[in-house]
Amino acid sequence: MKQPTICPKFEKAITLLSQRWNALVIYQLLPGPQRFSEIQSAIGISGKVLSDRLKELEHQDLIKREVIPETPVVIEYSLTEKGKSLESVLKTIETWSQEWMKPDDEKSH
Amino acid sequence: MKQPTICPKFEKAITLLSQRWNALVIYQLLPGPQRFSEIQSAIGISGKVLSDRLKELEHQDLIKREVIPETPVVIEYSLTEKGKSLESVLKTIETWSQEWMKPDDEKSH
DNA sequence: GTTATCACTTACTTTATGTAACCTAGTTTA
DNA sequence: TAAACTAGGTTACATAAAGTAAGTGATAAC
Repeated sequence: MKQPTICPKFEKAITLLSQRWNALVIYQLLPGPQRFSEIQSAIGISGKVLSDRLKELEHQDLIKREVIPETPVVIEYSLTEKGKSLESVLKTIETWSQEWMKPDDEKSH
Repeated sequence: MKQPTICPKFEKAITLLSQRWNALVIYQLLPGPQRFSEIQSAIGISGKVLSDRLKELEHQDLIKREVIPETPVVIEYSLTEKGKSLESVLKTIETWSQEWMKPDDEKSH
Protein backbone atom coordinates (compact mmCIF):
# COMPACT_ATOMS: atom_id res chain seq x y z
CA MET A 1 0.00 0.00 0.00
CA LYS A 2 3.07 2.18 0.01
CA GLN A 3 5.75 2.03 -2.60
CA PRO A 4 9.28 1.99 -1.18
CA THR A 5 10.14 5.40 -2.52
CA ILE A 6 11.85 6.54 0.64
CA CYS A 7 15.17 5.18 1.85
CA PRO A 8 14.52 2.95 4.85
CA LYS A 9 17.43 4.36 6.84
CA PHE A 10 16.17 7.87 6.31
CA GLU A 11 12.66 6.88 7.20
CA LYS A 12 13.89 5.25 10.37
CA ALA A 13 15.77 8.40 11.31
CA ILE A 14 12.70 10.50 10.66
CA THR A 15 10.57 8.16 12.73
CA LEU A 16 13.07 8.48 15.54
CA LEU A 17 13.21 12.25 15.42
CA SER A 18 9.49 12.61 14.84
CA GLN A 19 8.68 10.75 17.98
CA ARG A 20 7.68 13.28 20.54
CA TRP A 21 10.35 14.17 23.12
CA ASN A 22 13.17 12.16 21.55
CA ALA A 23 14.97 15.14 20.05
CA LEU A 24 14.57 17.19 23.22
CA VAL A 25 15.91 14.39 25.41
CA ILE A 26 18.99 14.03 23.21
CA TYR A 27 19.40 17.79 23.13
CA GLN A 28 19.19 17.94 26.87
CA LEU A 29 21.95 15.37 27.21
CA LEU A 30 24.33 17.08 24.79
CA PRO A 31 26.16 19.08 27.49
CA GLY A 32 26.71 15.98 29.61
CA PRO A 33 25.16 13.21 31.71
CA GLN A 34 21.96 13.93 33.59
CA ARG A 35 19.66 12.22 35.99
CA PHE A 36 16.05 11.22 35.42
CA SER A 37 14.53 14.07 37.38
CA GLU A 38 16.81 16.67 35.81
CA ILE A 39 15.73 15.72 32.31
CA GLN A 40 12.15 15.56 33.42
CA SER A 41 12.01 19.06 34.89
CA ALA A 42 14.16 20.57 32.16
CA ILE A 43 11.95 19.60 29.25
CA GLY A 44 8.61 19.16 31.02
CA ILE A 45 7.94 15.57 30.09
CA SER A 46 5.88 13.22 32.24
CA GLY A 47 7.71 10.55 34.21
CA LYS A 48 5.84 7.82 32.45
CA VAL A 49 6.78 8.90 28.95
CA LEU A 50 10.34 9.78 29.93
CA SER A 51 10.73 6.30 31.32
CA ASP A 52 9.51 4.86 28.02
CA ARG A 53 11.71 7.09 25.91
CA LEU A 54 14.86 6.43 27.89
CA LYS A 55 14.38 2.70 27.51
CA GLU A 56 13.77 3.05 23.82
CA LEU A 57 16.68 5.37 23.22
CA GLU A 58 18.92 3.07 25.21
CA HIS A 59 17.70 0.14 23.16
CA GLN A 60 18.58 2.06 20.01
CA ASP A 61 22.03 2.72 21.43
CA LEU A 62 21.60 6.48 21.50
CA ILE A 63 21.96 6.85 25.23
CA LYS A 64 23.36 4.75 28.03
CA ARG A 65 22.11 4.27 31.55
CA GLU A 66 24.63 4.06 34.30
CA VAL A 67 24.04 3.10 37.88
CA ILE A 68 26.58 4.82 40.07
CA PRO A 69 26.93 2.98 43.38
CA GLU A 70 27.27 6.03 45.53
CA THR A 71 25.26 6.32 48.64
CA PRO A 72 22.52 6.80 47.79
CA VAL A 73 22.67 5.22 44.37
CA VAL A 74 22.60 7.64 41.45
CA ILE A 75 21.38 6.84 37.96
CA GLU A 76 22.89 8.81 35.14
CA TYR A 77 21.90 8.99 31.51
CA SER A 78 24.41 10.03 28.89
CA LEU A 79 24.81 9.98 25.13
CA THR A 80 26.64 7.24 23.28
CA GLU A 81 28.76 8.06 20.24
CA LYS A 82 25.69 7.52 18.10
CA GLY A 83 23.73 9.84 20.32
CA LYS A 84 26.41 12.50 20.25
CA SER A 85 26.50 12.28 16.49
CA LEU A 86 23.00 13.69 16.44
CA GLU A 87 24.43 17.00 17.55
CA SER A 88 24.95 17.95 13.89
CA VAL A 89 21.26 17.42 13.23
CA LEU A 90 20.17 19.37 16.29
CA LYS A 91 22.53 22.22 15.53
CA THR A 92 21.13 22.45 12.02
CA ILE A 93 17.64 22.65 13.45
CA GLU A 94 18.81 25.29 15.89
CA THR A 95 20.35 27.37 13.12
CA TRP A 96 17.24 27.00 11.00
CA SER A 97 15.00 28.01 13.88
CA GLN A 98 17.00 31.18 14.50
CA GLU A 99 16.59 32.18 10.89
CA TRP A 100 12.99 31.23 10.26
CA MET A 101 10.94 30.87 13.40
CA LYS A 102 9.32 33.67 15.26
CA PRO A 103 8.75 32.89 18.90
CA ASP A 104 5.01 32.49 19.34
CA ASP A 105 4.13 35.42 21.52
CA GLU A 106 0.89 35.38 19.63
CA LYS A 107 -0.57 32.37 21.35
CA SER A 108 -3.92 33.24 19.89
CA HIS A 109 -3.64 32.43 16.25
CA MET B 1 6.30 24.11 35.84
CA LYS B 2 9.12 24.27 33.37
CA GLN B 3 11.98 26.69 33.53
CA PRO B 4 12.62 28.45 30.24
CA THR B 5 15.98 26.82 29.69
CA ILE B 6 15.35 26.11 26.04
CA CYS B 7 15.19 28.79 23.36
CA PRO B 8 11.55 29.21 22.32
CA LYS B 9 12.40 29.37 18.63
CA PHE B 10 14.32 26.14 18.84
CA GLU B 11 11.56 24.52 20.83
CA LYS B 12 9.02 25.60 18.28
CA ALA B 13 11.12 24.11 15.49
CA ILE B 14 11.47 20.87 17.40
CA THR B 15 7.74 20.76 18.03
CA LEU B 16 7.16 21.25 14.32
CA LEU B 17 9.58 18.55 13.27
CA SER B 18 8.52 16.21 16.04
CA GLN B 19 4.95 16.22 14.90
CA ARG B 20 4.32 13.03 13.09
CA TRP B 21 4.34 13.26 9.27
CA ASN B 22 5.42 16.90 9.07
CA ALA B 23 9.02 16.16 8.08
CA LEU B 24 7.97 13.52 5.57
CA VAL B 25 5.43 15.82 3.96
CA ILE B 26 8.03 18.55 3.54
CA TYR B 27 10.54 15.99 2.27
CA GLN B 28 8.04 14.72 -0.23
CA LEU B 29 7.50 18.22 -1.58
CA LEU B 30 11.20 19.04 -1.96
CA PRO B 31 11.41 17.89 -5.60
CA GLY B 32 8.39 19.96 -6.59
CA PRO B 33 4.64 20.52 -6.24
CA GLN B 34 2.42 17.55 -5.64
CA ARG B 35 -1.23 16.78 -5.31
CA PHE B 36 -3.07 15.53 -2.26
CA SER B 37 -3.35 11.94 -3.40
CA GLU B 38 0.27 11.78 -4.52
CA ILE B 39 1.55 12.80 -1.12
CA GLN B 40 -0.88 10.45 0.53
CA SER B 41 0.17 7.37 -1.37
CA ALA B 42 3.87 8.26 -1.31
CA ILE B 43 4.24 8.45 2.44
CA GLY B 44 1.31 6.28 3.55
CA ILE B 45 -0.52 8.84 5.64
CA SER B 46 -4.28 8.76 6.19
CA GLY B 47 -6.37 11.32 4.36
CA LYS B 48 -7.66 12.75 7.57
CA VAL B 49 -4.27 13.45 9.09
CA LEU B 50 -2.80 14.66 5.80
CA SER B 51 -5.66 17.12 5.54
CA ASP B 52 -4.85 18.38 9.06
CA ARG B 53 -1.14 18.60 8.41
CA LEU B 54 -1.47 20.45 5.14
CA LYS B 55 -3.67 23.05 6.76
CA GLU B 56 -1.28 23.45 9.63
CA LEU B 57 1.80 23.63 7.46
CA GLU B 58 0.08 26.14 5.25
CA HIS B 59 -0.86 28.18 8.28
CA GLN B 60 2.78 28.15 9.35
CA ASP B 61 3.76 29.32 5.88
CA LEU B 62 5.79 26.25 5.08
CA ILE B 63 3.67 25.15 2.14
CA LYS B 64 1.17 26.79 -0.15
CA ARG B 65 -2.01 25.42 -1.63
CA GLU B 66 -2.82 26.35 -5.18
CA VAL B 67 -6.03 25.75 -7.03
CA ILE B 68 -5.31 25.32 -10.71
CA PRO B 69 -8.44 26.00 -12.78
CA GLU B 70 -7.91 23.30 -15.31
CA THR B 71 -10.69 21.02 -16.24
CA PRO B 72 -11.08 19.28 -13.91
CA VAL B 73 -9.67 21.50 -11.22
CA VAL B 74 -6.31 20.44 -9.79
CA ILE B 75 -5.00 21.29 -6.34
CA GLU B 76 -1.28 21.51 -5.90
CA TYR B 77 0.78 21.78 -2.77
CA SER B 78 4.26 23.23 -2.88
CA LEU B 79 6.91 24.56 -0.53
CA THR B 80 7.29 28.22 0.30
CA GLU B 81 10.74 29.71 0.78
CA LYS B 82 10.48 28.89 4.44
CA GLY B 83 9.54 25.33 3.57
CA LYS B 84 12.37 24.99 1.10
CA SER B 85 14.80 26.25 3.69
CA LEU B 86 14.11 23.10 5.67
CA GLU B 87 16.01 21.19 3.03
CA SER B 88 19.24 21.79 4.96
CA VAL B 89 17.73 20.16 8.02
CA LEU B 90 16.38 17.20 6.08
CA LYS B 91 19.65 16.68 4.25
CA THR B 92 21.51 16.65 7.54
CA ILE B 93 19.12 14.01 8.82
CA GLU B 94 19.62 12.06 5.62
CA THR B 95 23.39 12.18 5.94
CA TRP B 96 23.20 11.19 9.58
CA SER B 97 20.90 8.28 8.78
CA GLN B 98 23.29 6.94 6.15
CA GLU B 99 26.10 6.94 8.64
CA TRP B 100 24.35 5.68 11.74
CA MET B 101 21.15 3.83 11.01
CA LYS B 102 20.87 0.24 10.01
CA PRO B 103 17.74 -0.56 8.09
CA ASP B 104 15.54 -2.59 10.40
CA ASP B 105 15.48 -5.95 8.73
CA GLU B 106 15.22 -7.24 12.26
CA LYS B 107 11.59 -6.32 12.77
CA SER B 108 11.49 -8.59 15.79
CA HIS B 109 13.50 -6.75 18.38
C1' DG C 1 8.84 5.97 63.20
C1' DT C 2 7.26 9.55 60.30
C1' DT C 3 8.59 12.11 56.42
C1' DA C 4 11.21 12.89 52.17
C1' DT C 5 13.60 11.77 47.76
C1' DC C 6 14.62 9.21 43.60
C1' DA C 7 13.46 6.41 39.84
C1' DC C 8 10.19 4.42 38.47
C1' DT C 9 5.25 1.74 37.70
C1' DT C 10 0.20 1.38 37.51
C1' DA C 11 -4.56 2.85 36.72
C1' DC C 12 -7.18 6.04 34.55
C1' DT C 13 -8.20 10.20 31.36
C1' DT C 14 -7.42 12.91 27.38
C1' DT C 15 -5.51 13.63 22.89
C1' DA C 16 -3.75 11.99 18.50
C1' DT C 17 -3.96 8.97 14.83
C1' DG C 18 -6.07 5.43 11.92
C1' DT C 19 -10.10 3.31 9.31
C1' DA C 20 -13.79 3.44 6.63
C1' DA C 21 -17.80 5.44 4.91
C1' DC C 22 -19.67 9.52 2.96
C1' DC C 23 -19.82 14.10 0.28
C1' DT C 24 -19.51 17.37 -3.73
C1' DA C 25 -18.29 18.44 -8.26
C1' DG C 26 -16.95 17.18 -12.64
C1' DT C 27 -16.26 12.99 -16.24
C1' DT C 28 -16.38 9.13 -18.39
C1' DT C 29 -19.08 4.69 -19.61
C1' DA C 30 -23.09 2.20 -21.11
C1' DT D 1 -29.85 9.79 -18.78
C1' DA D 2 -28.19 7.23 -15.22
C1' DA D 3 -24.46 4.55 -13.02
C1' DA D 4 -19.90 4.58 -11.91
C1' DC D 5 -15.39 6.84 -11.28
C1' DT D 6 -12.03 10.33 -9.69
C1' DA D 7 -10.07 14.11 -6.79
C1' DG D 8 -10.01 16.26 -2.56
C1' DG D 9 -11.61 16.25 1.00
C1' DT D 10 -15.02 15.61 5.82
C1' DT D 11 -17.39 12.90 9.43
C1' DA D 12 -18.12 9.25 12.78
C1' DC D 13 -16.17 5.82 15.17
C1' DA D 14 -12.02 2.75 17.01
C1' DT D 15 -7.44 2.31 18.60
C1' DA D 16 -2.94 3.98 20.11
C1' DA D 17 -0.09 7.37 22.38
C1' DA D 18 0.54 10.71 25.91
C1' DG D 19 -0.72 13.12 30.23
C1' DT D 20 -2.16 13.00 35.34
C1' DA D 21 -1.94 11.46 39.63
C1' DA D 22 -1.31 8.14 42.92
C1' DG D 23 1.54 4.26 44.52
C1' DT D 24 6.02 1.47 45.23
C1' DG D 25 10.50 0.16 47.15
C1' DA D 26 14.83 1.51 48.49
C1' DT D 27 17.48 4.69 51.15
C1' DA D 28 18.18 8.60 54.15
C1' DA D 29 17.15 12.60 57.17
C1' DC D 30 14.52 14.38 61.27
